[in-house]
Amino acid sequence: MKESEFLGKLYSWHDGIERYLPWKENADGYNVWVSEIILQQTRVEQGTPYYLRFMQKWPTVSALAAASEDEILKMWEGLGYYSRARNMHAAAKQIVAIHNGQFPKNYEDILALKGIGPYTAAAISSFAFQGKYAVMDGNVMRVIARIYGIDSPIDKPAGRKAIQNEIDRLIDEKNPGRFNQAMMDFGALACKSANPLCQNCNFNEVCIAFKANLVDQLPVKAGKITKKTRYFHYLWLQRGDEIALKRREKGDIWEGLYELPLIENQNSFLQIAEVIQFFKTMDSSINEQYVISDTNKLDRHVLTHLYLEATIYKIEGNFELFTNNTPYFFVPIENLDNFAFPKLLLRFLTANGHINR
DNA sequence: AAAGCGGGGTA
DNA sequence: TACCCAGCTTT
Repeated sequence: MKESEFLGKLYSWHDGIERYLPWKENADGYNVWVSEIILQQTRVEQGTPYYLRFMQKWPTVSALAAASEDEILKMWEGLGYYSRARNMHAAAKQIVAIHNGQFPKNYEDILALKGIGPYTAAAISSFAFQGKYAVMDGNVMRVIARIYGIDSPIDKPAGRKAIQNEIDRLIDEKNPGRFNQAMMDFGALACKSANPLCQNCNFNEVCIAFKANLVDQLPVKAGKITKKTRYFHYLWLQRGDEIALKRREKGDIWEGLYELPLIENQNSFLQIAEVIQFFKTMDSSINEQYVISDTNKLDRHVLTHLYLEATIYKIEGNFELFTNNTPYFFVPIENLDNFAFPKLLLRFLTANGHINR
C-alpha cells in the first residue's frame, strides 16, 4: 500500500471522530510533556483528571521543579508507576538547570530527559514542535501488526523494528502530529484490542489480518508474566490520636510513598510472637503488654508482576520505643491526608474514615 | 534480553 | 482469570 493510500484511509476515518483531549488546547512542550508522562501505560480516561490537577497546581516547568517530591507523589497518588512522578520531577530540574526553564525543542534534548523514552520523545516533538517522528505505542503496534500482518512478537526488538520501519515510511511529513494523533485514535477507538470495528473499517480491503481472519491473533506477544504472592502485615500502632508511619525505601514497590510499620513474611497470618519480635528489634526492653485488638484483612491487591495479600493489625499503647533511631514517626490521624499512600492503604484509610475522600 | 514497576477496565 | 493501556529504567 502506498503512503498516500494509507494516509487517505486514515484521515478519512479520523476526520469523522471527535475526541476531547485537554492538552491539545494549547499544545506547548510543557503541556504535552505532562500529559504524555501521565498517559504512559495509562488510559486517557484514567489520566485526564490527574493532568488537569497537575496543570492547575504547577502551570510551568519552574513551578514543578520547585515543588517537593512529597507534594508531587501526593498529586500522583493512586495513578501507579510512581517512578514516572519522581523522574518528571528530576526532568523539571534538568530543564531549569540546562535549558533555562524552557522546555527543549530538539528531539535529542527531549530524549535525554529523565523518564522520556522513544515514544514520549516522538510524541512531544511531533505534537508540540512539528518534529517528524512517528510514535510507536501499544495502539500503533496493534494497527500496523494487523494491517501488514506482522507476526513477529511486538515485545521483542525484531518486532518493534518491523513496526518502526512501516511507520517511518508512512508518516505524514507535512503534518506528523496529525498522523500520530490519528494513528493512536484509530487504535484506541476502531482497531481496538478486543472487538475491533472491522466491518466498517476503511482498511478492511487491504488489512492482511482481516482478510486472513487473524485479527484476534495479532499482534503477537512473546512475554509472559508470572505473578508471585507477597504477604504484608501492617501494624496500626496507635498512641493516643497518633499512628506510626514510615516512608518506603528505594529498591522495592511504591518507592517514596508512605505506609504503616510493615512485617512481611511467607504466611497469610501473623503470630503474636512475630509482633513481639518486631518490637524487640526496636527496643529490647519492650514487654508483652501490647496485644492485637483487631485485625482487618484487605482484598487481594494486584500489581503487574505480583499479588499482594495484606492485613492490618490494630495495636494500641504508649509506643515511645519508636521515637528514637527508627524509620518510624508518629503523626496525628487527622493529618494522614498530607501523605501519599499506595492505593491498597488509601482504600483502607478511606473506608475507615481516617481520610475524608 | 529480561525483569521490575500500579492501577483500572474489559471480556 | 488474563490481557491491555499514549513505556521507561535498571540489571
